[in-house]
Amino acid sequence: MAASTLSEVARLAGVSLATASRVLNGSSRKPAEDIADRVRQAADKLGYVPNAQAQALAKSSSGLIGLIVHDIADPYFSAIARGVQGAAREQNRMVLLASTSGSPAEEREAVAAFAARRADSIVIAGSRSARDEDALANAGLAAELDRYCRNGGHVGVVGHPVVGASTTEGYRVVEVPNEELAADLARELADSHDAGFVVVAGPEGLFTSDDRVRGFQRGLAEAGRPAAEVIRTGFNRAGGYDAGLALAERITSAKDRLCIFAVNDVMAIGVTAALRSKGVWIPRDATIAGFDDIETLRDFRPALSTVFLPLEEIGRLAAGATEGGSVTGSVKLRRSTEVPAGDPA
Amino acid sequence: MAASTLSEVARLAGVSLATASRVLNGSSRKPAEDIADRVRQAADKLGYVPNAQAQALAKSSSGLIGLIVHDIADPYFSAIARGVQGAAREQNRMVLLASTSGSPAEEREAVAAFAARRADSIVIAGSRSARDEDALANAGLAAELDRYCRNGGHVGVVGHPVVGASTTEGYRVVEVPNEELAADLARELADSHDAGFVVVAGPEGLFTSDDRVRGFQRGLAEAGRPAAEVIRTGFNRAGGYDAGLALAERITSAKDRLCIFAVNDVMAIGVTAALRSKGVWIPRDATIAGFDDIETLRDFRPALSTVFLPLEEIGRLAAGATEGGSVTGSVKLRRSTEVPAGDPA
DNA sequence: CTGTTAGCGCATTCAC
DNA sequence: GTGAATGCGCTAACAG
Repeated sequence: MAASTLSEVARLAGVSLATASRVLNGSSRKPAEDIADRVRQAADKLGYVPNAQAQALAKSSSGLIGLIVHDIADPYFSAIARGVQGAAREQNRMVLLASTSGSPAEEREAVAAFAARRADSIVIAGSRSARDEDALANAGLAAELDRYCRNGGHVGVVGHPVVGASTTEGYRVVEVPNEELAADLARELADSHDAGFVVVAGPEGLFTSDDRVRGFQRGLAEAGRPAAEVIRTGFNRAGGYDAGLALAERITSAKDRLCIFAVNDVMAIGVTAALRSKGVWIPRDATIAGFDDIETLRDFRPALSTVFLPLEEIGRLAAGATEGGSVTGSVKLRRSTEVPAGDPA
Repeated sequence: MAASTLSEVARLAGVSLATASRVLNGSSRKPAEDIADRVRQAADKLGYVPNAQAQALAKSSSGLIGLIVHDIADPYFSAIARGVQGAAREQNRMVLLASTSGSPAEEREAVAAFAARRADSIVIAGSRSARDEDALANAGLAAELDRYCRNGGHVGVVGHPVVGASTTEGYRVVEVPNEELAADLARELADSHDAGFVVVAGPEGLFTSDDRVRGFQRGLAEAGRPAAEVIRTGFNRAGGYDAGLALAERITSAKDRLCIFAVNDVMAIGVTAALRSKGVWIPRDATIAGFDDIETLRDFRPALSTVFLPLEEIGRLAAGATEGGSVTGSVKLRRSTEVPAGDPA
């Protein structure tokens, strides 16, 4: 990566390095217009591209913002990524991407890598987990983040404070009211459903999943309904599919009418696909709701009831677009939870 | 972003800077084990994180790979991004992300920014355009890329060579057989359809779109069919929706049976949604096929006929995961193009 | 095997 | 207003 340097430009323009620097990169001191032109022309002629690394080193600020997601191809994360990217652009920064599959150990590595690159801030989009097996890695992650903050870094977390963080200094948490919204959803569903409820959740310990489950149960309780059974599975489409297969059997054999709450849209789609493969139709034989209101999934039929979350905005906030810290969502009841008329729902 | 430096570590460990460098960052020369331990302990105690900027400056290789997409939230791009990210991880690099909305001017800026950061390579995922209005910006983009390559950079392009590149040095093009695959699709559809064909395409000049249109027409011709009418619209869901509204009218009034080819899946979904809103059902009243085989859309019903493209692999290749340069796809006929039995298709 | 030295490309005090 | 000098944090030739 050899390119022409500032001193080459300076020499060609017949000025000093300092002067060239002043005209090419904004400085408070303003060189004369004629000399400035000479420098600009020289730069142009040499195809000068300032070395951001060197600049960063000299003024110790990299203009980088690190983003950590579980999987960039997951529409939930890519929507957040869009928001982060937008905020970065406004701040004249670039975003550094890391996908970690949700493993705290890999997240820790990513944080270290971002810190090494002296990222101005780091956004952690993925849900953290409190599983025992992750305890050690989580501690490592927290330590790495704390150190990063202590060195002046800013971190934006979506959803939950980082487990084990020893300080709040430098942290910005974008609170997502998962629990409240899930409770809202439960209450609204309770209004129209006499059926039993089942929750298809992610692995225990995943905060996002746990919050939504807790909220849903609370909502049911507030509506005077018994708690829903909870099925634990993978926090993705495949997990939903597996759960769907299990549920299909129950629905067809026991002819129970069930209202299913999958803790995210992608899982809900998986459940639906599995049910359909077994001849169980939504909303004829069972109803289902998801969470997130993923844009790409809105044309799905039957239209999926869900909870809208302003994902892009969440990304913007986590990236520090504005100081505000919390967002809100709203229940979207659609076709997938419409109990057929005249049915003993 | 103040953090402890190598020299602080060296001092605390009572060794020289060079020695500290050798033990902490891989070097061919190996210091003694006891001294190495001292250094590592000192580093650990100080929470030393190497400054990647400084390292990059010193050995002029940044370990960065730049990725340019139109919109990271578009599943097509996020799938490619996953591949790039994977390749980057294997190469021990990090990916820098830029979204440009497809504007060549913004792409040029992104390339400049990547060049400034001395990215080891740049991947351009978005389709380039040959519209007259973009000519100037395209020239600028080509110039920027050429310069980048001349300075030793590598660029990976998916689909098409960059318009106006003056050299092939440093370029790696991942050829996507859009035209051939679209022709395959057309031939297969011609087998089962007596109906007329309509193509819902992106704006003229967009290479990806144009190739698919051309291929489709060629396939029809080879099957002895008249050329399809082409509707130009936005290369996204909204564009598809608009086209769908127009088509709905024609389908319901003229009761023509139509087989629609939308040049990508997202557009196909838009078309389908519009048709549905007007009471036109797929595949009962019309049939439709897309392109890309987007993963998130596979559970869509009626299942969308499309052309599978190994997007993640494309990303890997463009990022230089391996030297191979071309990929292949395959036609996936599914429910959306199944002509109802006994119907005069 | 270890320490010294000289840059990498640039921003920024200082003198002039 | 402009130029010379210093340092950002680190790697890589060199000496020792």
